[in-house]
Amino acid sequence: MPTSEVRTDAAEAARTALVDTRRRQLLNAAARLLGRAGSQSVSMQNVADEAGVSVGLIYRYFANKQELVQAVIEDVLHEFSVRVADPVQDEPDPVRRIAAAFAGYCAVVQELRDAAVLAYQESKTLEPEGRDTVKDLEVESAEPLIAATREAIDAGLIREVDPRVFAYGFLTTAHLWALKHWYFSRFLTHEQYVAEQTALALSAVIRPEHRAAYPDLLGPLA
Amino acid sequence: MPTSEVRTDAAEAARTALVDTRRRQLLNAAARLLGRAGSQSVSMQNVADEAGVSVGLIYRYFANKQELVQAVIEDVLHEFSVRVADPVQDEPDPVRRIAAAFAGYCAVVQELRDAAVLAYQESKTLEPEGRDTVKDLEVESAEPLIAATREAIDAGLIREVDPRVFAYGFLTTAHLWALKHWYFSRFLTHEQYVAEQTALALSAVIRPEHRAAYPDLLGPLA
Amino acid sequence: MPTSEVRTDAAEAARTALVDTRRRQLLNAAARLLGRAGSQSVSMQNVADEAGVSVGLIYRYFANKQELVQAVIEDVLHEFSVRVADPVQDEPDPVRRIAAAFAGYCAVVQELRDAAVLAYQESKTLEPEGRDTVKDLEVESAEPLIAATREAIDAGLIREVDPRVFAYGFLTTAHLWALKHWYFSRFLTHEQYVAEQTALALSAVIRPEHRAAYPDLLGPLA
Amino acid sequence: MPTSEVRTDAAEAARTALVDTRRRQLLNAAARLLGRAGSQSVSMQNVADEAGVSVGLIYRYFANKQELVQAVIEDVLHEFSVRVADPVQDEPDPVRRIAAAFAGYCAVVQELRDAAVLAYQESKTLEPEGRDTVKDLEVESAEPLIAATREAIDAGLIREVDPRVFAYGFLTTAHLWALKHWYFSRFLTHEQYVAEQTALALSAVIRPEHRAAYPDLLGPLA
DNA sequence: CATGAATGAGGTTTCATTCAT
DNA sequence: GATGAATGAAACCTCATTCAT
Repeated sequence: MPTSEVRTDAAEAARTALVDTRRRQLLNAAARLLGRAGSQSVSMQNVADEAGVSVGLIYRYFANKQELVQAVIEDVLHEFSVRVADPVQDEPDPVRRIAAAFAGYCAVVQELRDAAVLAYQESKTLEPEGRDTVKDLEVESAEPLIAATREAIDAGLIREVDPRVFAYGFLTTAHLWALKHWYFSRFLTHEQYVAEQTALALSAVIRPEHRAAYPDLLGPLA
Repeated sequence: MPTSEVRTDAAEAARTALVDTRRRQLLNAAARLLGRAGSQSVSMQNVADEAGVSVGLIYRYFANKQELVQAVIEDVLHEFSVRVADPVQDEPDPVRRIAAAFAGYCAVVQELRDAAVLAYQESKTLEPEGRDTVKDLEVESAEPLIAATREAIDAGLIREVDPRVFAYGFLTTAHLWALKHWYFSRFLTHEQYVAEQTALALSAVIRPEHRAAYPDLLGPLA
Repeated sequence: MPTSEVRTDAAEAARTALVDTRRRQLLNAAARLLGRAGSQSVSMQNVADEAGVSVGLIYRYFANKQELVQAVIEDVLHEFSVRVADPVQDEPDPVRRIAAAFAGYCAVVQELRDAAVLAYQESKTLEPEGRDTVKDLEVESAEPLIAATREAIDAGLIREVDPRVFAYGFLTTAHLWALKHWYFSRFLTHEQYVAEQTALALSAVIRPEHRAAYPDLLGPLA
Repeated sequence: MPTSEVRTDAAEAARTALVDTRRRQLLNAAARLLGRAGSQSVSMQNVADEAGVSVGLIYRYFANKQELVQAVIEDVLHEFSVRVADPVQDEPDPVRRIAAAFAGYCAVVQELRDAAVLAYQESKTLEPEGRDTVKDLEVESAEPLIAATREAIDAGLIREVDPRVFAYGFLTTAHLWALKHWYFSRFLTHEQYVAEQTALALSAVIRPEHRAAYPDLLGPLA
């Protein structure tokens, strides 16, 4: 009787889908709270309310609060990894790849706004084990930018800087918008901010003989 | 009877001194805890134990926990202001003033390590009012660097960047060490890190015709 | 149409059989859990898992947890009643009937070990009504031993003790093994324990002139 | 200035006294609850209410619920040890020492009624470590009775039984009153119960030639 | 001024019970 | 009949805050 089997499979699939939906619903609710008022405000009751479910239900999807917070952070970092790696694929010029990676990072920061930064700061509160996972994910998300930088150096397009120092410092300026947009937004839009930081960072490293090739990226610093 | 007055004055002075001593003792204890075990560990009982006093006593010097945390943060930010403004005084060259301000900032970050990061993360948990004070202090602590940048632009030493974007971004790389020293310390000492970031930031803005004047600051990027 | 009736009867019978099977399956699962990990471990979820069914299903067979626990206890006590009454049937000598009843009781204790102890401890948690049922079952399970004692007295084989005090005290020593086997098993097997307690209890009551008839029961006390 | 020292000492003493008072107050409240409605009813809130203090205060005296329950049990067992050892001191005749120890045990059971039994049954719920401590205390409390039994054997007053089996079984009949007084009190007072059990137990072991020496203990079985 | 015992609201977690499928 | 996702009351525990001494 295939009907029975099919029905079972369908039920199985439905269950899996539900589990995913619920997890996402809860992660989003938690991220929203983190962004809105900081980690202090993330009580299980608040998460439940924000997600529109009961407290008890959270524990069917996350063993405890620790695990929920950890999952939120990993979720955000995963988003970074994907969104940075993606636009980098199609770009043949390593320098433009650097700019594209940074732009991708900035876009996620802008989109997830406070949640991104806070989830990321929250890592201090995790258990050592979870902290290590987060660190790995973080290093991983910086990889595309580091790789592009390395290739740009090898191609003789930019000076011989430490790719890791350059890339990490650059990425931090992406976070900076989220952290201090109360300040920058007084006199800059996010687009202007991204352009200025891109110009600054690239201006620091592009060799004089190649500056002319990137007037769009260097802007007034060209 | 002047004696009485004198005695009163002396008593008054003694009281003021005691208040200051106590406040400092408590702020230091709290900062020590933050640095040692993260913001989670800052309970009033823990602060009292660390300071060697009773819980009740804290409430004679701070109205509540909120105010104590606020004071710790302001204390750290004040330290930044002082330590950045100080070395800048004696330096006539605006470019070197930029480097000196950054170095001052980095020194405080290194010295207060976790307290700096945490004070700065914790700001989300403050009341709106206190948050504004913190923002003001933060802007204030960046002032010397912004001013030096503006003067370097005016003197035609560096390109026409937005001084606030440049300065803030630069200062963020100082914090970056505290946030990610688990990563950078794998391959850099703090001194090397400061030198690399200084070289990167200045290299971005110094006009080609003045690069030769700062081989010590630009290092391999000169 | 008798077919219909027959079919209905058959269905009825099948339903009844299923109900019994399910109840037994659940009672056994609960008893197994009690024995394995103590009363703390008996949650409805655990019972369901142990029985290989869903939580919801339990509620089709027991109105609530209370009733399930009550049923487990009654089940164990019923086992006692049966197993004590059984060996007593065939034994013509009242003194040997006493020994046989005790041995039966001890055998159940040994077999159900923790379940026996726990069922009996748990009675405090029952509703007054349920507690009364349990008490009745308990008194009932002691009946054969009390009766045998009374007959032994009437036959002049043992002294004039209160049969209820003697019988109950004797039965308690059966439980004692379950409660304290961590102690007794250091120096006795269960068989030796049963023999020693039998000898002690009978030695207390058998009249001097009949002691010689029971060397096997009195052992070294003969 | 001795005054200061004295005052400090006095304060110290007062604090110690308070700690003891509080612990006792809480232990008594918990024991009362245990006795009244079983371990299920012992919630920290209930204990606090019963003791007339707040929940939080309990945690200044006991690290967690586990520790409180453990302390209650140890407290009761300690009471047993003391009360059994005490009357045994003055009695020169080993047989009478046995009776005295049993009477002491019965008196504690009667006094602490349900709490005694339940605290003692509750040991199943403890952590392995705590359970071992309880076992040690339990064995210890049986020691005086075991010792007296051993001496009675050596003096040729009673038969050669295993003192541990005899003593433990005998003590269990003391508990039996608490466990089943709903049954026994239908036809016996506690005094009669103690007398009957004493007579039964001693009758089992006293050698025929010495029975005449203890008409008061053997009663109708003499 | 200084102490620390005491409070109780609030946070995390568990689990008996219900009900849509 | 059977399932298990969902609920929410209640348990344990923490900690900012107060107040008698």
